Amino acid sequence: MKQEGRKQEIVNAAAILFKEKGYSAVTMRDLATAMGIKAASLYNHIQSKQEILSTIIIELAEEFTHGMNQIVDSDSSSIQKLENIISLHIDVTLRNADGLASLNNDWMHLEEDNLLYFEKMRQDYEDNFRQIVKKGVEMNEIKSNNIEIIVFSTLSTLRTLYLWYPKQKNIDANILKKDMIFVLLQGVV
Amino acid sequence: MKQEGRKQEIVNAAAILFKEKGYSAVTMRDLATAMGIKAASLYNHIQSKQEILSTIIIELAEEFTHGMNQIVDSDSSSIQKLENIISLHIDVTLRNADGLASLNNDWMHLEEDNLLYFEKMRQDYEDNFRQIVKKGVEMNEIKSNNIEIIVFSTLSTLRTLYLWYPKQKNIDANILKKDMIFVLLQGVV
DNA sequence: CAACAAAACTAACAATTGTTAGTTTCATAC
DNA sequence: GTATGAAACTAACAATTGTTAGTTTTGTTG
Repeated sequence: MKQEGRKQEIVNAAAILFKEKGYSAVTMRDLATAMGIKAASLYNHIQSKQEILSTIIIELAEEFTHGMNQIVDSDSSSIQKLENIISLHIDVTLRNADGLASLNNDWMHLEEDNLLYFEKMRQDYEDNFRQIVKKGVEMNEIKSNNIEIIVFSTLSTLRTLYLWYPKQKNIDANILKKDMIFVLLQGVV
Repeated sequence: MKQEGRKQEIVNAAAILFKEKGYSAVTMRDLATAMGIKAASLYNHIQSKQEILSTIIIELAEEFTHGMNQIVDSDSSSIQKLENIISLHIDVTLRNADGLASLNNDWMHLEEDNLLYFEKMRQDYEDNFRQIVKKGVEMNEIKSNNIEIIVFSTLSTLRTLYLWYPKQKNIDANILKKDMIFVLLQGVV
């Protein structure tokens, strides 16, 4: 709790600011002010502004990747897998809604290595998603004319959860999951 | 065609750059390079960087507001109105996908007056949307447990169209409308 | 060709950016 | 009470930012 404490505090504060104005518009002085210290003092805990961004994004992306891999490897039905994906998104969103803003809007400001790493994870994630839907259609679990639109509209909604969820007060995670599954899969099943 | 020609070219080029890196990360020198001129030369045609952003966003927001007002004032059924909203989003997206990136991601960088104006338009738009769904539920046209989730998930998908549509090749607007209406309303009706 | 306006240019500005170097503060351990 | 390490500070840097002023180029019109 104290080990990585100060760095994590900075990263958390940064995530909030990045969510409000975006990575590029937030200065190290803004961040320092939010932390109640001077800009130079931040560098006792972090290496660079870029490191803050990559810490936020890569950690989250790996969380999604790991969750998706578990779902893919399971032998659930396609519908069950889609439900688990929805559940995964809700879990991650409730745990770190601020960070998801950076993942969604500021990933392009990652530098070379992390950018490539992130883009690969995102591509794989989408491919896995698409494969699950495709399999579901083949197995007659999912009825659909247009797989691409299903994938796109579902992912759009899940990715935007981070904006919507904080505006709902005291919403229970399990009720939210049930409702989201109902709305997103009703037109599909 | 020539009057506002050069300014519109700049605005269009800016919209593409803003889409790629966001408003704050695009410099006037970036924009000038994209136009094949020097940064200072831009100011023969525009007043400020901020003016470019507000031109892009306010124009689009008014387009949505106008379209929504027409739909609200019509005496169509609730379902018909939802279909018209979907159609509106697709029309605007096909016409100006680049600008929609700024509207979605950089509206918070508008300054005071335009910011308030934009926020009001967005709020009204959402309220109108919500009212239409609510009315549909009351009239038993729409079956739903959770109006908020319907509004949120539908709007999320429509707002993200600008990212998805350019990746589909040669997609016909009318086919897209039909498919989107099918996917978005199937679970609702 | 002369005149004129549109649109480009060069040069520079004041402010802000991320970051570094070197120093001071302060609590804890010996 | 002195030593240690973490974490703050002051001061400054080189680069980049949006923008302005003043000048030159370009193309069209009489």
